[in-house]
Order: sequence, then structure tokens, then C-alpha cells
Amino acid sequence: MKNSKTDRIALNGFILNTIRQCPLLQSLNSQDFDEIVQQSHAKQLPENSVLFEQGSPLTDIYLLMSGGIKLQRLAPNGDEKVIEIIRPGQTFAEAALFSGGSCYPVSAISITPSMVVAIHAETYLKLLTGSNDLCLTLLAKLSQKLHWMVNEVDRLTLHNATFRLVDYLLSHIPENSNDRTDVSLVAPKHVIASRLSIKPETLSRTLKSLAKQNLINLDGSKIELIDINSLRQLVSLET
Amino acid sequence: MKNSKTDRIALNGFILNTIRQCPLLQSLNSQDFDEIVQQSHAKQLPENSVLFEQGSPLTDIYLLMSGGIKLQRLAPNGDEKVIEIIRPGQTFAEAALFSGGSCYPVSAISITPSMVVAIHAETYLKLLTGSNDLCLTLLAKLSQKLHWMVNEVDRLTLHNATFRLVDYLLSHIPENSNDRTDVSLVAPKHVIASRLSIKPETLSRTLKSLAKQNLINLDGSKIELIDINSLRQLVSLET
DNA sequence: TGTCAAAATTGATCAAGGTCAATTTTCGTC
DNA sequence: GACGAAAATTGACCTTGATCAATTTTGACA
Repeated sequence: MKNSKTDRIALNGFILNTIRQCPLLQSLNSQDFDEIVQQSHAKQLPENSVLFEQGSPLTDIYLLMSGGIKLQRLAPNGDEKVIEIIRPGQTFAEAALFSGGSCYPVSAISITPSMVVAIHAETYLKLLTGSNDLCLTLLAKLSQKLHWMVNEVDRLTLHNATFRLVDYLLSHIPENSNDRTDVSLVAPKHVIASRLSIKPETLSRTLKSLAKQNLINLDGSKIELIDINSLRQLVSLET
Repeated sequence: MKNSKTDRIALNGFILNTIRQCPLLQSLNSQDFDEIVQQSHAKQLPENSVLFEQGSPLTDIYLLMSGGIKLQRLAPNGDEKVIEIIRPGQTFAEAALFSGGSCYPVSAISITPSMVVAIHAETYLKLLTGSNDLCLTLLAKLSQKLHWMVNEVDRLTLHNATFRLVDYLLSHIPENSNDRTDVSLVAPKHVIASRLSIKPETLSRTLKSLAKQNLINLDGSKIELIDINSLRQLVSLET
């Protein structure tokens, strides 16, 4: 694990531009935005490095600029479960700003070389207490996330492994697209498996079975969705 | 299903007192509180009546005064899954205030005769946009709820049925209590089963097995936790 | 108190997906 | 391009909890 201090880098113009657009910050006036920027920095992460650990004190909230991050939880017995795979443009850890004595409820680990922007939590909190707009934005964000989690519980309890996999694959293509498309997996298959709460072996078998039905084509970490309509049907009339 | 309009009742002093203490409202100044009260009403629900349905437009958020409410989701195929069982004093639906085009993401159905206070959502939203304190309170609430959901996903994916049941039972007694205690189930067993994402048959068998190990005693909807330390151990070194 | 429907229990069986072990494939590094 | 470690695949087998069907129990209400 590399020492994170060595990776702290200043914010350049491109980064500034990007975070200015970030939903969590765009309602800030320029003075407040400047204050946030003062207290923020970018961070380069090599593959497989720990950004923060479950249970450690929350100091920053993050915006992923490039790469990929998995958020995972540790069971008492050592098992790990990937809760979410963060893609560029997403913010994370903002939901933990309040509760839980301000500790991160998950661990964040890069799955590819990544760059994140760390936003100083305390500063952000201070601005929150002063800006109603900012509060409302964050409220909407959390509300949306909560809704997503309710759906996730649905998927876990009401649907089987095949459903979850197909649903996951379909979430990578536009709602209305009907043509065969390549989906390239953003993480190693065993991470995807954990995200979907199935074992790598089962993921492998399930993919193979879909391929045998001519619904998809397998080519390493690239998966071609052949018969999107049938896939959609599969998840819509799911057992 | 009874016509809900006939059950709309005015807020009396006792109710006013209670909702004044409610976390979601206590940071309001008295003028704003009065405005909310103007737009709120209590509602009596017989057992097994629908308060609101998944997908219907969100008009009110609720505080349960007495009784019990289950929040459940409907799968496309008709299966139902109880997400949460609401107890008196809890508010619900507030997390849906923002996202999802303002539709309820779950259905709410009484499991015993219940009384709820309906708080007019639009009014509350309006006050939210005017009060930073109120926003921060709600933020904390949502953040806490989100944290709870993450734990729920943990339980569903990292732990088996016995764990979830024991964990549920233990959540009904004080953290530090060690003496045998009666836990009385707040809902019919099949509702508890759905809440725990197991089948009624499995719940029955699992309870019996715990009883056979002399960890609990069964007596209808009353369950006596005999050996609390062993139960705690069971969930702490869980598979 | 008797009746009836819903809830709970019990037994028998089954299937999805997990586990374990053995290969094979992939990929980063020299 | 060769090497080695990690990832992925495959096969054999097993466990958990679901399903189906048959009773038994409970509880509301006449």
C-alpha cells in the first residue's frame, strides 16, 4: 500500500472545471466554492490501493475523476462484499457525513489506477450549515441513493443470480438501445461477482449459460449483448 | 379497504405534543410549526388497510402514533417483500420527498389498528427550503437511514437465515441486558418472515431449532430469550 | 361456544447456488 | 517470449432454504 501523502497533488484547471460541475458543489457561490477548493486536493491512486477503510474517521468526501473504485464491507469473519462500484464522475462517502460518529461505513479500494478529488468534509459541512441550496442538493442526492438501496434490497431478496447479472449488464446500455452492444466490465469478474452477491464460480457458469442460449457472446472482459430484447424480457418476467 | 377520508381526524392536544417532539419537526419555530399543523391531520387505520401504495403520488409524510405499519415492495410477479416494520414514534416516507418524481417507493399497510399523523409533504418541503436547521435534521435522518440500509444489505448477503433471525430478536432487547427476557413479536410471523427475507416455513423451523438448543422458549407470539450470551455469540462469530 | 378462515407447523422433496479441488487462462514483469 | 501469480473456468458434490402438500392451531365473530 503506497503512502497516500506522496500522492497528494494540487488541483489544476481541468480538475477545477470538473468539480465546479459536480452536483454536490454546483450550487455554491464562487466565494464558498473557492473555500472548498482551498481545502481540497487531488490524489493519484495506483491499482489496488486503499483510499479509506471501513471504521476509520471520516475526513474527506470524494469525487472520482478517473479509474474505478470499489466500496466494500467487511464481515466479522473476514468475508468481503462489494456494495458499489464507483465510476468516474460519481461522488462517494457523502452519505456518511452525518451519522455514525463520522466514520466511513465502507472501505474504498481502487480497482484500476485512479484519480480522486478529496473534499475536506469539515469545510463542506460548515458550508452546508450556511447554504440552504447546498442542503437541498445533498438531500436530493441522499434520497436518491436511499431509493437505489431499496431497489438493491429488492434485487437481492426477490430475484435470483441470473436476474441480477442480466439486470447489471442491461444497466450498462442505454434504456432504449436495441442493437447488439459490447459491454466491457469495469472490474475483474470476481469483483463484479461480489457486487452482485454471487460467487465467481456462479458468475462464470451463469455467463456461460446465457452464452449457450445465444443471448450474449463472451470475449474476456468484453461481453457482447446479442439479443437485448430477450434479455429485457428475462428480467421483466423474472421468477 | 375503508375509505380513508372518513378516518381523517383533527389533531388534539396529545397528538400536538407528540409531533412537536418528533425529530423531523422539533427544529421548527412555532410559526412554522403552526403552519405544518394546519396542513396535517391524524388518521385512524383499521387492521390491514392500505395507507398508501407503491407508485402513487406522494402527498404526505407520516408519523406513526400507535399500532404497526409494514412497508413493503411488490415484485413484477406479485411477490411481496416487507422492507421495514414501523413502530410508534417512527416517521416514514420522508426519504421519498425528493427523488422518484415524488411517488411512494413502497406500500404502507397497517398490521394492527393504527393511528398516524399525516404531514402535508408540500408544506414541509416549502419549510425545508426556508430552514437550514430543518434541512440538516433531515439530512442526518436520511444519512442514518442509508447507513441502516447498508447494514441490511450486509445481513442479506453476508449472513444466513438463522443469523438474521437471532439478530432481529436481539435488536428487541437493550444492548447490555443479559437476563432472560420476553420478546413479543410486533407482527404476525409471516410478516416477520418477509421482513427477514425468509419463508414462513423456514422461520418456524429456525425458531424450533433455536428452542431445541435451549436458546429460546416459544409461546405463540411471545418468545423468551433464555441464553442471551449464547445468542450474542451466535451472531458475533457467524459463518 | 361453535364455526370458519387465516396462520402456523410439520414432513418430504427439490433446486439454486455455494464449496472444494483441479486445471486452464490471462496478464504484468523481467 | 518466458515465468509466475492471480483470475477464471470447470467438474463433482453438498447445504441451505424454497416448495408443495397435509395437518394442526389460533383467533375473530356470530
